[in-house]
Amino acid sequence: MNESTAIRTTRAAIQELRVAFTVDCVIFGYGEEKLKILLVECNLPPYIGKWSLLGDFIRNDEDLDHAADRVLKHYTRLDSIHMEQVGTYGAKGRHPLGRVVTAAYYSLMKVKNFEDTVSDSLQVKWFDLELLPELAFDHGVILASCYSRLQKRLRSRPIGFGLLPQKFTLSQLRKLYEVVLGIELDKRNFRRKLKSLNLLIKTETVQADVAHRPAVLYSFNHDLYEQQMSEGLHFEI
Amino acid sequence: MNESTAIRTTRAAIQELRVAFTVDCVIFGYGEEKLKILLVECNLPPYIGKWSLLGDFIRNDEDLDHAADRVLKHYTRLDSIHMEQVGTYGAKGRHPLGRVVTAAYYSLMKVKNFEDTVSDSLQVKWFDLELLPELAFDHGVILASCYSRLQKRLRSRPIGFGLLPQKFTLSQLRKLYEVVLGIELDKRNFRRKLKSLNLLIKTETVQADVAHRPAVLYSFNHDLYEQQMSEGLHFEI
DNA sequence: ACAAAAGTGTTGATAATACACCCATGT
DNA sequence: ACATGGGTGTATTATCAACACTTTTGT
Repeated sequence: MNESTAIRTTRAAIQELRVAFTVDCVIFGYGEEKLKILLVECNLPPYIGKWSLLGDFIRNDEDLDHAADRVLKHYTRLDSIHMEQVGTYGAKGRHPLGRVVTAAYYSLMKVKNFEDTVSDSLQVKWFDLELLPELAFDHGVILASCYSRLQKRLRSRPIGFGLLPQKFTLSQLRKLYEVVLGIELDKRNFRRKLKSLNLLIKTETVQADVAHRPAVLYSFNHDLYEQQMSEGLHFEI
Repeated sequence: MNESTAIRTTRAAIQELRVAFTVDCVIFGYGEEKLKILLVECNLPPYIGKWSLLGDFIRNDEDLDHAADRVLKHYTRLDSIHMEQVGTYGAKGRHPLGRVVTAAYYSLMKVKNFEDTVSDSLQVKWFDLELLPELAFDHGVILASCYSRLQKRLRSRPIGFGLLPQKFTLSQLRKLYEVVLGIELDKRNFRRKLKSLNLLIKTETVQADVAHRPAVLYSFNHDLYEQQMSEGLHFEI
């Protein structure tokens, strides 16, 4: 195949072999010591009344990551939340109206960053991960792989610290890990591990108005973390 | 938005917001104690003379995984080689002839499974990973992330054993890990680790015609591995 | 005898686990 | 005083890293 043939056939393929392409966002939220997911009501047969991930078709001029950001912003008005691509799904029968390939993204935020109760007419709602409704399309599968990715990332990246108040207790942090990982963690061992990372700054303040011994508040040392990453150091919790 | 509006707008989007979609396959090969990559010569300006990953547009009726299998088969005649999806790339300027999104897959095989020297007119060729030519498109980036994935998988999945003869020595196995991971491994510690997994079967045979003490040959215990996986057991090397 | 790779054990450091009691506060 | 969660230490075990010599074969 010579050069001009290649250009012709490629150009033809780009014209003809096209697929509809969407991004679907799995938005995890942490609040009230529970892990939640943001879903939107589906109004497409045969999934009417079911719930689905936040998604949209990508525009002609935007990168995939940008599309994911746009989708999240459209539904929540939230900006600059980091989204990570997890996988791309293109099974033949996955969409009722034709061939649609989707790239799945996930992110993690505080539930109270987005209050579904005060949102406009969009049918978006937080669901407890434990009490999920039936999902449309193959979104159950997508959710499962994003959840698995989230659990891996929580252990190796500092994505948990942003889900708590800026100053937090070690028990709050441990509870967060327990909820997201779905396991129990030994109190003493967890404290030792976290302290050994040296990424927590012990503040001078303590909890107030609690009916027990007040806990010391810690904050996360972003600067040190960035520095350690740039030196190629990683942690594992 | 009511139901029929949803159907109409979705149908319209599927018609209009389409992108050309390809799969690109990063085929790693192990042979002569080196890690290699299978590349094809690119004949599309401005990348003429550069080399690229094995790719093609997906057909209207095939799953993504199937497209990856088809591409590999087209270039090598090889079938039923496991391919894993790594990521999807859709930056705006990544293809000279327009918007093309690609899903990247990788797999790993013996170099001698596919002899590029006896292939037909296709310009496909094994390259040492150490001696790569300049790659077309964003294939350098794609290759890098697939390589990183390969290294992770090698440590947690038995993808290395299929690259050696059915019966192999522990030194051959260690060399393979050293080459793919790009690090040196302590001989004694490696032997201990591998033996502790209990996934190797010590055969009655030894190396022949070597000018040194002949090594015992081992084979991989697929059945036990499958059983352990089904019980949720994992290994790490 | 020599070269060349196979094979083998120990030690010390570090990390993971399991586990129980006292402490500070509000009511 | 009591209920509540905060905070601490130790012993055991498992894992990892570092390291050097003897063995078996072909030449």
